[in-house]
Amino acid sequence: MSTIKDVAREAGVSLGTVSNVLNGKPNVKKENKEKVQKAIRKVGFQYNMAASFLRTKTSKNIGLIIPSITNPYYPELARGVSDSARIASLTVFLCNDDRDVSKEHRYVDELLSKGVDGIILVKPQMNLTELQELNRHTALVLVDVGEDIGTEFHVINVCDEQGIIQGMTLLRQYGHKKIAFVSGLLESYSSKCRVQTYRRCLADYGFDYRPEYVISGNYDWQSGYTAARQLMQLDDPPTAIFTSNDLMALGAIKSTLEKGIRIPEELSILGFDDIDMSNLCTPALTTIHQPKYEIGIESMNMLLACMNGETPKNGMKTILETRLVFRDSVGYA
Amino acid sequence: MSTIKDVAREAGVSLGTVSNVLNGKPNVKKENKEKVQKAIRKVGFQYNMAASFLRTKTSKNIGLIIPSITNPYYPELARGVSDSARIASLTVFLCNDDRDVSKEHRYVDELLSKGVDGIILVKPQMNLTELQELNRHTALVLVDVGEDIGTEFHVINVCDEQGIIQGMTLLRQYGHKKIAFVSGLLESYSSKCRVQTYRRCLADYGFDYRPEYVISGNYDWQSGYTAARQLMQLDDPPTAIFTSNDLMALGAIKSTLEKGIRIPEELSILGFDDIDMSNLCTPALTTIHQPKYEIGIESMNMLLACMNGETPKNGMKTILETRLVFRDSVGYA
DNA sequence: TTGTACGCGTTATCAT
DNA sequence: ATGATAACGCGTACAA
Repeated sequence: MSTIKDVAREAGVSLGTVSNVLNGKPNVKKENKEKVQKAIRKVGFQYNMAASFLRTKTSKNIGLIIPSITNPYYPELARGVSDSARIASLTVFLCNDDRDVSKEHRYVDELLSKGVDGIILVKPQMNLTELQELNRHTALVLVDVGEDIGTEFHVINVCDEQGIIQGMTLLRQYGHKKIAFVSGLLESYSSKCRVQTYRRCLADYGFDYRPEYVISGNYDWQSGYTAARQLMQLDDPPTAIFTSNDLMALGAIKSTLEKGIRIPEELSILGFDDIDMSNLCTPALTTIHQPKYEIGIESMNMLLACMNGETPKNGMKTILETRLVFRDSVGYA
Repeated sequence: MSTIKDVAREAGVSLGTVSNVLNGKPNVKKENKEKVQKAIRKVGFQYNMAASFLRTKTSKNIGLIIPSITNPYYPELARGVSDSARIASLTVFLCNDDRDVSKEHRYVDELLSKGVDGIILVKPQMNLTELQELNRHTALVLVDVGEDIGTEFHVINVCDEQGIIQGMTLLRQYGHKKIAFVSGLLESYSSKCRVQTYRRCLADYGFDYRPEYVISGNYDWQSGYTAARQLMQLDDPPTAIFTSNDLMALGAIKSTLEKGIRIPEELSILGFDDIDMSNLCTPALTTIHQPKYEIGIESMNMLLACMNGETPKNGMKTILETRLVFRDSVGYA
C-alpha cells in the first residue's frame, strides 16, 4: 500500500502539499492539485485514517451500543443513526450488550481505545459515577434513560408517559374498565415508568387496580403469549390487554386466537412501539407508535453537536413524542 | 489522556516493559508486571489502537456491508457476525448499502482507509474486476453471490435450490398442482435461482408452467399483498402460493385473509427465510428456514481464516442448508 | 529480563 | 504557495 510519501515523490511536490489537497485546503495551486490527483491514481494511494488520527485525535468513527440488534425495536434506530452518521461522513461500530453491564463495559473500553469520536449508549446499565466518568472522556449521548439523570448528560428519551396515557384514553373511550397490563423487565427505566403511568391512569379514571391484572413479562413474544393465557383464565378476565411492547401484544394475540377468542370483538389488545410487523399481522395491531428511526437520527445529531462542543457543558435533553396508531385489535368492551 | 510513556514513568520501568505487559508477553518479571498494572490504573491510561495499527497493520476492526439492517433478514446475520467477532476481540462496522453500487463503493473505500482487517460483503453489487481488486487488498468474504464466482474468493451461500425443492415437494405432497410463485428482485442472484428452480420443479413434476402464476415482487410485504390479490382474481386461481421470502408471504396472508379466503383450507401459502415473525403470525407461516445466524457466524469464521492466511490463495466456499419448517399455512389442495 | 532508538503515515508549524 | 521537519503513541528490533 502506498502512502502520501509515494504520492509526493510521484507528483514532485512536498508532503504538505499532498496533505493539503487530500484535505481540500484552498491554498494549493491548481496545477499541483492536478498533479497530485493524477499521482494518487497512479500509485494506488490509500488514505490511512489511523495515521491521521494520531495527529488530529478524530477518527470519524462512533460507537452505537444497544441491547440487541435482534430485538425488532433496534434495527430502525440503528438505521437512523447510520443514515445520519453517513451524512456526517462517520462510520459506526455496532455493539450488542444484551443489557449486560460487563459487556457494556467491555464495549465502552474497546470503543475508547479505538478512539471513537463519540458514543451513543442506549439503555445504559452502568451506574451514575461510571457514566459521569465516561461523559468526561468522550462525546456521549444517552438514550432511554431515567428522568432523574443529571443535566450534565445529553439525552434522548421517548415520552413513555404520554404513550401510556394515549393508550389508556383510547381503551376508556371504547368502554373498557377491566384493563390488564403486561409490563416489560422492571429493571429498565421506561418499563417502570409505563406500569406506573398505567396505575395512575386507572386511579384517575376511578377504575379499580387489580394486582392480578398486572403481569410482568420480559419483552419476548412468548411472555405475552403466556401472560394472555393466564389473564384469560381468571374468573373475571379483563376486556382489554395493554402490553408494554408490540412483541408481547403479538404473542397475546396468538394465544387468544388459538383459544378461539375473537379480537377485537371479545378482547381488545393494545401494543406499544409500532414495530413493522404490527401492521402486517391479522388482526393488525393497534398500538402506540414510537419514532424509532427519528430517535436514531436525533441521537446522532445530538452527538454531532456534542462532538463540536456546541452545547457548552450543560446537557441537552430532547423528548420525542409518541402517537396512537389505530388499527384492528381494539374494539368496544 | 495518558500514554504508555506516563505509565512507564509512574511504574519506574521502560516503555518496552509496559508494552510487553499490555500485550501479555511472558517475559516480564512478576513484580514489574504488578507495578505496571498499578500504574495503569493510577494514571488512567487508555490504550491507543491507532498508534498500534501504525506498527502492526491490524486494527481489530472488520466491516460488515449488508443491504439494510431494517430488512428482517439481516439482524440475525449481523448478530451472528457480531457474536463471532466478539469472541475474536474484533469490533464491527455496520454498513447499509441499500443494494446501491455507489454506496457500496463508498463504504468499501471508507473501510479500507480505516484499515479494517477484513470485510464481509453481502450481496455484492460491484463487478468481478472490482471484487478481484478488493480481494487483493483485504481479507474478504462474499455472502450470497452467484454460483459462477471464481475460486479466488471466499464465499458463503445458502442452497436456494434445495430450499425451493423442499418447498415444491411439500406442496406436491399436499396435492397442489396449481402453484404460483412470487419472486424477489430479479437482479439478485438468489432470486433468479429461486424462480428457475421453481420452473424446473414444475417441469419435473409434469405440471404446467403458467406465466400468469409467476409474479415478480420486490421483497416488501406490500408486493406480496398485491401479488396475492392479483393471483386470486385470476379466472383459474392457484391453490398454493410460494413466495420468495417471508415478508411477501405475510403480505399475501394478510390480503387473502382480508378477502375472506381461509388459510390453509382454501389457499396454501409457503414462505422462504423463516424470519422471527413467521412463527408469530396467525396462521403461523409454513416456510423454508435459512440459517441466518449461522451464516453470520460462518462468515466471520471464514473471514478469520482468511485473515490468518490459513487458506493459501485458493478460495473457500461453504454452502449452508435450508430446512422445511412446517406450521399452519399449508394444507391439502 | 529490561532499556533504547527508530519507524509507522499523517498533520501542523515554521520558514521560505 | 510550498517545503522541511517535528510531533502523535505504540511496537519491535537490538543492545545491554
